[in-house]
Amino acid sequence: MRRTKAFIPTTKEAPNDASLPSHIFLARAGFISQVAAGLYNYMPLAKRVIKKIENIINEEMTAVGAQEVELSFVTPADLWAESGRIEKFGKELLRFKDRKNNLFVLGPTHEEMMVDLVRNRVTSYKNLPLNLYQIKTKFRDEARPRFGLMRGREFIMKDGYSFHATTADLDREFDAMEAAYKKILARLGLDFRVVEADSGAIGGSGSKELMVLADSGEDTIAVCSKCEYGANIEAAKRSKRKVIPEAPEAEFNKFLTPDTKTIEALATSFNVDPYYTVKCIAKRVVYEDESEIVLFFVRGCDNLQEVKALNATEALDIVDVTEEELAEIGLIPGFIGPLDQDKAKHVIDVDLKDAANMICGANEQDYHFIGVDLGILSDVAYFADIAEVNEGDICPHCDGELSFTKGIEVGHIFKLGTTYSEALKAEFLDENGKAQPFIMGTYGMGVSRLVAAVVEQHHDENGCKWTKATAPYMVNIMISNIKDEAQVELGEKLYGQLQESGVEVMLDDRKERFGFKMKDAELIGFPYTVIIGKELVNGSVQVYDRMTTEKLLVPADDIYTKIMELL
RNA sequence: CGGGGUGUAGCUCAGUAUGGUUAGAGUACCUGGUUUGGGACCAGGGGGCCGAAGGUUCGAGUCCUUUCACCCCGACCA
Repeated sequence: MRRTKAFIPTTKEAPNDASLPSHIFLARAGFISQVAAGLYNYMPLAKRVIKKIENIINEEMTAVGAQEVELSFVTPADLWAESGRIEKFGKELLRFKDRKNNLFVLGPTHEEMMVDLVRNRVTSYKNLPLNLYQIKTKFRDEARPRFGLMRGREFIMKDGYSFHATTADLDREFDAMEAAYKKILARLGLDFRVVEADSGAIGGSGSKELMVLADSGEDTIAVCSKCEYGANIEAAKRSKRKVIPEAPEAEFNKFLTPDTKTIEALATSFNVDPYYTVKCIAKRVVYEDESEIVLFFVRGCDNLQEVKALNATEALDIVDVTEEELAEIGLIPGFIGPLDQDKAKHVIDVDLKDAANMICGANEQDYHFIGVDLGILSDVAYFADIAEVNEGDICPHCDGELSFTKGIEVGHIFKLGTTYSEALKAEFLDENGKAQPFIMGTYGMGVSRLVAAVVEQHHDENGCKWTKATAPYMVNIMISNIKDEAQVELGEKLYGQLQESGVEVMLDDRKERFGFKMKDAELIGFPYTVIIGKELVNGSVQVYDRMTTEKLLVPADDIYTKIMELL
């Protein structure tokens, strides 16, 4: 492609609404343009990157036996009613009616559609397993789209669905998909981590997220310093502490503790480690038809992890409660303790089971209990893992320490089980001629988000640094002075040679100055830029490596060979 | 969905407190010339329903009302 003919509108300044590097550079370098909140046009460069990612996904999916399909983007609302997700998704579903007044939904994900496609067509265990996928635009009317391609309302996703006769077979496929996804991300040149995730409201028995490591990631993940363990903080587990602070010695007693409403104040006034205090977080948990106040207890040194809390209560939502609401049931914030089980529902963190020498609220204004042995609750109370892991906590699988890092969720694989096949009555006949719901898995990968993730992980202050697998063009030939015939001649020759060799090459033949074209090359982020300029009089050209930002001096006669080597 | 902010040229923004010739700059774009190793310079030029609708006024980018859009923080997010 000749730069003079290419539609690549680069700009010196970023749109004022962009904050993330990927957003700024993709906009400035002429990859994307915003249409409305969370809606973007892909210009030629972006389209090329997307195709490359899609090709790699297609190759790896084919390699593991998945088959590509393409389902209608417009989906009948009836299907969403059948699965019950028309309520669950709520306003995220963009709904509209056709001329016959039928209600439709723009597909945000396609479990229902895929199950509908397969049910009554695959009816025997002999035809299982089956793995179907598509790469397609999705639409979710998100409350707050942001960060450019990272969280758009319209986005491109690879979504795959597998159908099995047994859970063992699902487990096998799940592992195969994890391996395939890892291969895809490795081929794209990304530094990533597979982490355990919350399987949450969707249900199912397991889920993993593929996280591209980048400071700007929206997710916090806990990773082990020694082993492969990694988990989204929403699902991260830990071992019992190995180093335990010295326990305070005290008989069970009630103590006057005026104005001691925080863990910090409590720990200070008794001179104990917060480890020996009990923190109460009162929340209102919301169910489908009702809601109630639930008291969550964790150690003073821990915090409540709301997603875990949600799972422990099997609630739809958790919201804050006011002091007035607590007062109505006789609870005083700052002095709430777990010993009265009758005032409200309790959920106590597993780390508090059998905890001794504890200090906790006495459920009485200005009083705390000391020397509490929570062992007395071990048979009557409800314990669950509800605490958020802290940096420095012990890995659940080895003796390494957990540390936090930020990740961009680019893939999510799920063992769905029979949630959708039961809801949509999608069944097959097993060996005994008995009808069974399909056991399903679902595997998503955010293609447009990957475009952003590559830039988030690979950029500098001057622009994008595409990996070899994702670059829109591998080589940019920059003719420094278009009026210099020797430079033009060599540029044209190399351009022709590379094109013949099938290299994706851009020829910057614009009548611009060196600095302008160089800045542009860095902004767009071609892996290699051949600079044909002032060194040519000495018989040399330079190769600028975008990833390392080093310039390599190469004899002009060897440049074609050198480039072919580098690729 | 709560809280905050911003809408003026393709882009980045002045101008709005205190209404008053023909609405500005930089950049980008077009023409000509000079320049040619890090987003050059000179000269000329095209480009605006000042987000939209209503109102106040002799007069509105500026004041009032309504509304729409976009951004940020939070809640939410297979």
